[in-house]
Amino acid sequence: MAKESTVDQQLPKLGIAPYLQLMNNTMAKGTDRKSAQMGLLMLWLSDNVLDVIDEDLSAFGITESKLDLLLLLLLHEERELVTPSAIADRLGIRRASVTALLDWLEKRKWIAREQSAKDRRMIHVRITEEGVDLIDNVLPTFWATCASLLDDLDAEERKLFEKILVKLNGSIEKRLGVGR
Amino acid sequence: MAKESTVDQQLPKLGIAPYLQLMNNTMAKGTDRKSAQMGLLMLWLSDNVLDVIDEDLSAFGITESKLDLLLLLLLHEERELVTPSAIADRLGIRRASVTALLDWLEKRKWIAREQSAKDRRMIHVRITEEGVDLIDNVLPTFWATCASLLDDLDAEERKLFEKILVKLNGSIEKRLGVGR
DNA sequence: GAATTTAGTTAGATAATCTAATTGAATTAC
DNA sequence: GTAATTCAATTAGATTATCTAACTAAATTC
Repeated sequence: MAKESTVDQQLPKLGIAPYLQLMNNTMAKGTDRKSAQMGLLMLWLSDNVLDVIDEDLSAFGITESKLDLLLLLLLHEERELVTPSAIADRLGIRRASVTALLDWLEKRKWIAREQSAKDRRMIHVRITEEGVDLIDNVLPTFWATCASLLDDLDAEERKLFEKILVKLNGSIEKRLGVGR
Repeated sequence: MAKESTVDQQLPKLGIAPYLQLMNNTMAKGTDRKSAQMGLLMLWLSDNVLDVIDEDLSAFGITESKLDLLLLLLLHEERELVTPSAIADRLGIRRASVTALLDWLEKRKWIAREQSAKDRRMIHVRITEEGVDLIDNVLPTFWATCASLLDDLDAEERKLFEKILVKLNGSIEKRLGVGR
């Protein structure tokens, strides 16, 4: 039966062991084995975290980066001049990329562009009422999904993890020169 | 001066506080506040981890997903029949997407395709010597970059974090039905 | 007032994914 | 033992998120 031969040729899950084996053969002298191992796990976990969040958001027809931008606009709503340049700067992407994101969000009426009166080269970007409605719709499940990432940790572990998480995120933000 | 007005319109980094504020207003009843907060931090950290790794790998002209595929092939090198279908299954993507990845890797001579003699619909995919060379080149820095993610943690924190990391990755893999 | 700088967009590219259709080979069902 | 079906891989065509380079219009500098 073809179905079974398909199962037959399935690639077995090897687990982390062969990766560690490979690591021992390919690691530079100065690298700490345990740290590299944990870093690899962090990378895998990170991939998986993004997948979980993507999956959650896809039900709302939006992606993480776009939600991110909408939240940015919401949290800077009172600022009178939020420009594509400032957004690009903040998100660490090019202005041209911001133009594309804004085109997409504008088409769905979740943001609006208005030309600045002071300097007519500049554009003020703001979230619309519909955009706020979307966010109000998305966030309850979004927070629940975020929380669910920690479901398997007990109270003690959560407490320990919190400190570590803040530290790790702080140092990586410094390293990349980013931050929200 | 224009330069200064650009600085002027820069969006300030707000930190996590306004996100938590927003969370309080938009969270569903049953969601645990602290967990949601930590989940959000995990998401941010995950984004940053992928950025760090991407940056590291870009020096070698390869991306995480392609390295991932090459490692998969390396670790299954002795298997006589590694097909695009099996790869797709394992990576959780479509066969068509695997075709595209393989085209790219084959063009650079890092993998080779050979038709199966037994079933001529099937293709055996293997990593080439050049592919192994690439990996040997990439891995030393790759491991160092992985390890560097934990640079700021002290010995005690690392020990605690390891247990948590294994647990978190285990549960998220189960949830997504993936794994290596 | 001419040259330069700046903001935003457009054009065109690449990567990583998808779905739907196609091709060729193997299997199944009369 | 052929006809219909299934299966593996690819192709065609689309989307999202990014990039660089070129362009346009406005503001600033000299």
